Amino acid sequence: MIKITLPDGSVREYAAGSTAMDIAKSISEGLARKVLAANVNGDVVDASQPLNEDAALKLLTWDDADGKSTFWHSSAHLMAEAVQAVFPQTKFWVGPAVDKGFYYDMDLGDAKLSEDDLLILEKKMNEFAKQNNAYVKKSIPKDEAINYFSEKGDEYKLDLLSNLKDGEISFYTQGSFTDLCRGPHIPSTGTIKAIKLTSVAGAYWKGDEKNKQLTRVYGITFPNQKELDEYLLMLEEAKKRDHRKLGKELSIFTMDDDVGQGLPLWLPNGGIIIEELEKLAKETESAAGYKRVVTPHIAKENMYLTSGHLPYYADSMFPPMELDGTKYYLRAMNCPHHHKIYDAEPKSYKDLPYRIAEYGTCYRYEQSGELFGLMRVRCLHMNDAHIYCSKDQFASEFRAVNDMYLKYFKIFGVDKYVMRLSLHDPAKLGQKYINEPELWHQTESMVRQALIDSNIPFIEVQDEAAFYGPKIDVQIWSAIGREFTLATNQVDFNSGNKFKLSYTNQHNTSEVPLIIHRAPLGTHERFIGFLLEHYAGKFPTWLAPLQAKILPISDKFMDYAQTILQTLKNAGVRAEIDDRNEKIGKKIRDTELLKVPYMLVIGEKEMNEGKISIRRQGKGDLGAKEVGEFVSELSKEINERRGD
RNA sequence: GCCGUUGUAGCUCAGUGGUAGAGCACUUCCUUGGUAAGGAAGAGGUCGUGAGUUCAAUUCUCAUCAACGGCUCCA
Repeated sequence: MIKITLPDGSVREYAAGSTAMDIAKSISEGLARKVLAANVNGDVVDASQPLNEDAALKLLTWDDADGKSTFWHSSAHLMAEAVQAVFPQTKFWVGPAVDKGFYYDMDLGDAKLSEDDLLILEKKMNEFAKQNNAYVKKSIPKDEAINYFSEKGDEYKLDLLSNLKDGEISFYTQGSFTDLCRGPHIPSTGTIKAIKLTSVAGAYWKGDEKNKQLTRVYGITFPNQKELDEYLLMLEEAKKRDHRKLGKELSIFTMDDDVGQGLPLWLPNGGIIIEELEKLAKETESAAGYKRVVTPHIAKENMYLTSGHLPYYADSMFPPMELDGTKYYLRAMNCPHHHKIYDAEPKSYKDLPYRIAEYGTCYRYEQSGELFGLMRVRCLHMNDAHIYCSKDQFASEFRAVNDMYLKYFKIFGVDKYVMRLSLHDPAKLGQKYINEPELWHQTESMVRQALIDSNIPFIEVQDEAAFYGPKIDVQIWSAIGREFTLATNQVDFNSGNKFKLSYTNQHNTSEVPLIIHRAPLGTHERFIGFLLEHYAGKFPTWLAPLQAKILPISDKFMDYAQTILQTLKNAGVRAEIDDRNEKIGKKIRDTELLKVPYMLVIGEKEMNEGKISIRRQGKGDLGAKEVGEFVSELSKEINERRGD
């Protein structure tokens, strides 16, 4: 007998060789029907795998993340079975579960897959799912597996096999499809009740753009139709919050073919948001001891050779303009210009920390396929600043920067974020990273310690650093689940030397400052794109392009509307009158759809009493108020940058 | 840059081998209406761009540009 410990802590005895499925059945038939896989001592395994020793067991169902991913991985096999049936010559690479669903990468030979084929494949999958075929595992010696795939002429699976050791190779078969697979899988195909193949895409073999491109089909499956319907509805809802759609509806920005790809034009409404953000940044940075500078958008080639950007990043920069034998580049970053400002006048330790800030305009030649709305563009405005400090000052400066991030997150109600400490990869020293192993080690420890000291939760990732030093990337998720690096905080132990920057210390000797690059509000482009999705277009009043709209019941009240407008304008409120010849219901509807925070309805009653009727966007009628009282409350809400 | 999809009025979208439609928006008129769409009339398009096939192309073919879904990339 073996002892099985269940998640509630209870211990039950079973015959050696019992499977997780046996144990589920002993608890209840209903549970057994829901079991997709099992977690045994922390490993996810087939529910049909015999247990021969005492173990901690968790039965995995659709409600568990591991249960879902097993379900989706098995669905990928089901899809492969369908592809094999329709395109028999197909060679398969890998088919993992992803965050929402699964994909399979395949080489279809000369065949092309269109979106119409997805419907055919879905139909086949449904057919095979109904057969309720079991996923059967078979372990195989390595040479036998090699023979099998050599005969099939399947170079992809042979490549996978080359990285596997004898004894860890298994095949899974369901219906007529057999695949090299580590597993685990769900018991049988019958639990896959609702299937949607979402898209067909190209994907480089092994993720390397030098390799052949395989065909990738994405899909998602559910154990019932209702959840699929809900998922599809959720996708529809997400589309409504897409910053590209909202940006158009709310007249925030536009793109124009004659201007160029990835070059957004900010419309007046976008201009207002930009001004408000810059006002916030300037106030915050001024209070934190930053000084503002202004620098040109171009510079000579030589500066980027000094900085080291050119050899590393020439591909991401616009090609140079050549004048009188000198090459000028549009800048892709502001750092070198700022270093030159530091260097313009001699510095003493008394001048440090030297903090200079600028909303710097940069141009990056992102590949056309990488462009994405406001999130990836070719012209960007960065909330940039550089801090030049001594080693002793580093920790407190770095912490102050992180505190600034947190302050901003509070204002914008960002509660889901991860600070990602991005480290170098020692294997790529001299190629992707400056070859200074000792300095990497030192600065990485300094940054890690600064994070620990300020109690900020963070994760560490290898091979994500900037070429000149480690960095902290702030990952955030928009309301519709998109993840991006919003902001960055980087240490630079390299540029100081490259630009021969120095200061005179207390002992009258020269030292090279450390440099912190930081951009808490990222770029206007990405940040406003994020805010559009975050607020679903319903900006807090302080950021809203139009803060209040005066809606007269009829044009008999236009004079009164004008006096209200003047009062609001005098108080610095962005307000307009809806003077169209429309009924109040229509005016309200249109203003609601434009997501204007306040609608001020005025008619005979209001005019006689010197009041306004207030309607808050999304919240309906709030009743009437004295004009003065409303304006002072509104001003307060705006000045405090209140969230809601 | 690569694979796939798409491109018709300001917006959302129908449609056709015989040079085009709807709703909303816009303009004018009627209406002066109390918290999410009052009525009428009008104006607006080289059917992304270029070439080919055809008596005839917005429609078919090719090229090109752009957008979208991915891959790669993201200082």
